[in-house]
Amino acid sequence: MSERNPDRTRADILAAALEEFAAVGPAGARVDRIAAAAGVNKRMLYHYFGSKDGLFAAVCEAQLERAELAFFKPGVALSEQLADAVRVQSAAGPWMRLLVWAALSATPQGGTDRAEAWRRAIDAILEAQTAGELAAELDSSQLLLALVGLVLFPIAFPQLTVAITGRLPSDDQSIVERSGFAAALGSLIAVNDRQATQPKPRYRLTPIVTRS
Amino acid sequence: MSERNPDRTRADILAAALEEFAAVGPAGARVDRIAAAAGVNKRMLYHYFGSKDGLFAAVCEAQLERAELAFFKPGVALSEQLADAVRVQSAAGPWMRLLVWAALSATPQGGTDRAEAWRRAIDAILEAQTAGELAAELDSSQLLLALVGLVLFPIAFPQLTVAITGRLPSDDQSIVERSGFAAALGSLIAVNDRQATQPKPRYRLTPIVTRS
DNA sequence: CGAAGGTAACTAAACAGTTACTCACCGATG
DNA sequence: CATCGGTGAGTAACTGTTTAGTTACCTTCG
Repeated sequence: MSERNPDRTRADILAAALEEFAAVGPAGARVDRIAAAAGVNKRMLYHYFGSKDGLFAAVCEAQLERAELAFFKPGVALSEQLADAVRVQSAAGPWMRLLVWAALSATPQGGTDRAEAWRRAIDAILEAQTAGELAAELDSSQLLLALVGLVLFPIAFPQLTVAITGRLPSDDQSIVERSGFAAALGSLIAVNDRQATQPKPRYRLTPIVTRS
Repeated sequence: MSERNPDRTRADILAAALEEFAAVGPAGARVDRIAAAAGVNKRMLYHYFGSKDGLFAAVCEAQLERAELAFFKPGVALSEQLADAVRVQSAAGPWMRLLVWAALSATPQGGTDRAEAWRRAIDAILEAQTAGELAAELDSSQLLLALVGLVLFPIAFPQLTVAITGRLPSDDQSIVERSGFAAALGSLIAVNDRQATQPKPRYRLTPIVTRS
């Protein structure tokens, strides 16, 4: 019991804090509860992270580190990417809830450094659009926002997802359904999907000529 | 000052509580702060609502009451409905944040009674699909979930919206952009949009015949 | 006059953060 | 090569404040 292990202690605190923060948010989280769950003296928590807010920031940092969104690399079929994204994000555990708490708790920093990643994703979409692979009349940044929402919204709002679809987003069947739907929608948006991995019926966009 | 007015007092408390809860959530909210903002003695708050949780429930109830989502009535073009929904929800003030807090705070009741409204919306979509107005290969409940997400996601995650699009979702320009995008996407999903209200180029979905 | 509306001051618990201490490790010094 | 001392890891008990919820007491209307 009296073994010393700074790294282990730190990791234990972070793990317990992740659970606590994801479950009840920074305001609802109790420092004593985190310390107890980590099997660590509360003082250690302040030793390593300074304060409750510092701990929350550290947890967010650590989660953002390992949660590479990797949205929309060029050269891969959109429907495939979307289906993958649904699967990956659904399996990512409590980090999504953490992002929601962070978004609500209005920490102005942290979002800025990720802007570069989004910038790249938008560029990839623009590229695909000029190459004629994606519906060109859709605004590229709006499209990215919508696609991110498509993937994350059900995970962020499990209750709403249950109310509408009858299943929790963590449910295996729900993941199958959602990734399938995401792929189908991707096929609608992709004008000329590169790889026909989906056996679903696929469509092309043709202008409607209306008589005035 | 010493005028008596129970209804007024109740309303004042609810209004102040809405602000507070929307801003910092149920855990972060301070009863004293709500009472002070309402210009009311804290005791009155307990008189009318019993407890902090009771007050939160009452606020949510009241907001859900007046926030009729009215998603997807049959007979109106999808693109129009979506654009409207974006405008309405964006103008709806703090209620969306409240919904997010409520979703995170895992109050199992409250979601159940709204299930009927979602049921109707899904039926409307199904109807439109069998009538050949909406892409039939998309699962109806998944489609509803996605469309709700399309409207609400940017509002629920303002920071993310800023990072991707450069604008806050409450920004007038952002509302214009998002409603325009929603309409365009609606046109993609609607096989045969009824009313051509959008001056944007519009498209029909035609199957791609692939040579095997 | 009595029930509902309203007030001020109080309380018991919970909470973030601290104090004051011990213990183990490790490199430097005699 | 022992031992000394400093530093970082760890503990238990405490503190000052904040907070949800209460008590005991007025006031006004029907």
